[in-house]
Amino acid sequence: MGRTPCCDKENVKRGPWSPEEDAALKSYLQSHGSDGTASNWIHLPKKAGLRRCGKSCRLRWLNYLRPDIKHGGFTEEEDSIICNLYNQMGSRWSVIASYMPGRTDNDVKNYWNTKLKKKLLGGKIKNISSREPTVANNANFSGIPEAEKPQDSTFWTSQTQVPSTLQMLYDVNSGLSADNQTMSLNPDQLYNPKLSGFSDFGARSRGSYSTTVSLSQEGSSVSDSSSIAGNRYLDQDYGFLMDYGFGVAYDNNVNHYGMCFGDKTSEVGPTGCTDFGDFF
DNA sequence: AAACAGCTCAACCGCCATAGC
DNA sequence: CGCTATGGCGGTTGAGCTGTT
Repeated sequence: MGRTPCCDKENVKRGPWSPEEDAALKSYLQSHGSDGTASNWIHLPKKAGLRRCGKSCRLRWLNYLRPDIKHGGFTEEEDSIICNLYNQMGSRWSVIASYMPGRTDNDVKNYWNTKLKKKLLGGKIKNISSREPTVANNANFSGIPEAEKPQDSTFWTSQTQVPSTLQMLYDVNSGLSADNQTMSLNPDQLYNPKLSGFSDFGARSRGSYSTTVSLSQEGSSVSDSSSIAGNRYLDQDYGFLMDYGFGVAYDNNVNHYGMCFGDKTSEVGPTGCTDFGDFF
C-alpha cells in the first residue's frame, strides 16, 4: 500500500502564488499564529480558504511571506558563513540557514547551487592563512542545538600553524596544475580511477563517509582501501583529502577544519591543520 | 527584433523523523 | 510496538527572466 498523500492533488491549485493567495495566507497566519503547532498546516488551507496543499502553504510562508525574511543579495560575510559551514557539515541547509537570521534553507541552497559553487569553481580560493575567520564573530548561535554548533572553537579563531605544504593555492578551476611547485605528486601519480577523476565536483556524500586513503611510502601511487565518492586532491606529505565542498562529508570523517579524513587518520595524515582555505 | 542559451529561484517531490494514538 | 498523520528537509524541476548572438 502506498503512502497516503498529504492532500488531494486533484483539487489543489499548484504553481506560483497569486497576491490574493499570499494575502489570505498571511492574514490567516497573522491572526491565528504562525508557528506550526498553532497552524496545523494540513488543515490550514481549508480554514484559510485556500485551494492549496498544506505543505505548499507552509513552504510559502516559511520561504517567502514570513515578516522576518531577508530578501536580496547575500553579503560576503554570509558567503563566508555558508562556505565554512558547508565544509563542516555538508548540505544541511536548514542548519546553515539557522546561522543567518532572515535567510531560509531554500535561499541558502539556491544561492549555493547557482552562485557560490560557481564562485568557488572560478578559482577564488586564496591562501589558507591570509584571512581572519568571520563566522565566529558574526554567526548567531543562539537557538542552535548544541550538536549543531561548531564544536571546535579553534576552527573559528586560529589561523596559525598552517603547514608549509598546505600553503598552496588550489585552483579548482584549473585542476591540478594550480600550484605545481608545491605539489609533490604529478597528476598521474595523484590520479586514481577509484577516485573517479578530478573533474567532477558534484559528488555528494551524506551521513557516514567511510573513506580510507593510504599513500604508498614513496608516494608513487595512491591506493585507497575503500570506496571514495567524489574527487579530492591528495597531498603527499600530509595525506589529506582536499574537498571543496561539492561532496563534502561530515560525521566522524570530517574534522573541524573542513578537511575530509578517513577513519584511520594515521593513514591519511594529521588532523592539526588549522583551516581549509579562503574562498574569497 | 527574434531566436536561442543560460541563469535564477519559487515551488514541488519524495523521503525521513517524530509525535500521538 | 506498530501504524498513521504531520512536519521538516534536501534534491530537483521548470517557468520566467536576462543576456547574447
